Amino acid sequence: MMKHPNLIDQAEALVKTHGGRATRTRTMVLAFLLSQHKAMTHYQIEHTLGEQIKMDRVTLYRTLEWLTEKGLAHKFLSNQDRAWRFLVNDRPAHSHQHPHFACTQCDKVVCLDKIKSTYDIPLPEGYQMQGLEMTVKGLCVSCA
Amino acid sequence: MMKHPNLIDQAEALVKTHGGRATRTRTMVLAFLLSQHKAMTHYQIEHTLGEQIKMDRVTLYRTLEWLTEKGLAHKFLSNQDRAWRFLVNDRPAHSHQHPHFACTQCDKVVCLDKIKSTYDIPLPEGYQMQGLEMTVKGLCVSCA
DNA sequence: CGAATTATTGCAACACTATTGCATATAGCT
DNA sequence: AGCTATATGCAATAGTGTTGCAATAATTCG
Repeated sequence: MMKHPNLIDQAEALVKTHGGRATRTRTMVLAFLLSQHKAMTHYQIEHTLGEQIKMDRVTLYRTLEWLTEKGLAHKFLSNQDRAWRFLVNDRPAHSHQHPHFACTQCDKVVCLDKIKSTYDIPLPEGYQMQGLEMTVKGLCVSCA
Repeated sequence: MMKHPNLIDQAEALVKTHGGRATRTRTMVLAFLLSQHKAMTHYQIEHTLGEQIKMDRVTLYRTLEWLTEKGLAHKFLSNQDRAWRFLVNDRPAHSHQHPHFACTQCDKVVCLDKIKSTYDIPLPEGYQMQGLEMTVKGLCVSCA
């Protein structure tokens, strides 16, 4: 979990092409997020990645904020706790309007592909829809 | 906004039929939620209702927790801030599985009716769906 | 009604997550 | 190698919610 040097190179390149300095924390956090296929909280990142490299709490907060600003990751709140969860934006121009899947057993959160079908959402008279947030709850393949 | 004595009577009755003591804070908070047609945060309740009756912060937290436990209200997190929002359960046996609408202009949140149609949600192999959380973003009738 | 019982409250302290200010360090440039 | 803007580290602070416990008050019972 972080032993792929290619991920680190990839992360460093991504940081630079987004106008940032490829510092160790920034590069390693992005590489770590790239290596994960689930949403991670600040706490989780601090305690797993933090075993390998020393990081300041605040720097990690700012790093995650930076990644989000630059569109390299996105964040959201689950209804479980009140901690932001961060997911790397794999696909180019990752849509901010896509559903998430949250495992009720292991709390893993992953992105789902955009849904094609249209929805029959009955809005009150005069309301206008701009977007949709959606989280599917259930069991992931490991917990099913 | 809180001048309907019938709402207070209704709230008091609801509290009692749910096995609780009809204390002033509990009755007034429930009556207040009943008078609102939108989700309210602890902060909002404390500062609006708090102008009329004195309330302890913690008591309000516990009151909201109690209302939620008893099924008189439900709570959720929006992706805006990290504060729980509370909505009274108007309809009997109000489903916990229903969409919300959040106005991007005035931050008002209301419940939407359950959606009838089925969804074409492509889950990864082996994943099992248990439920669905959904928030429609847009403009409410006052802001459109 | 008045005392007994037990649910609620109020206060103080604490916990968790996140943010701000500012001096110091460092990446990238020339 | 030196410059300079960017990024970091530390300390302090903020926002939201929780816990422990003694004091209070809503019901119940005699």
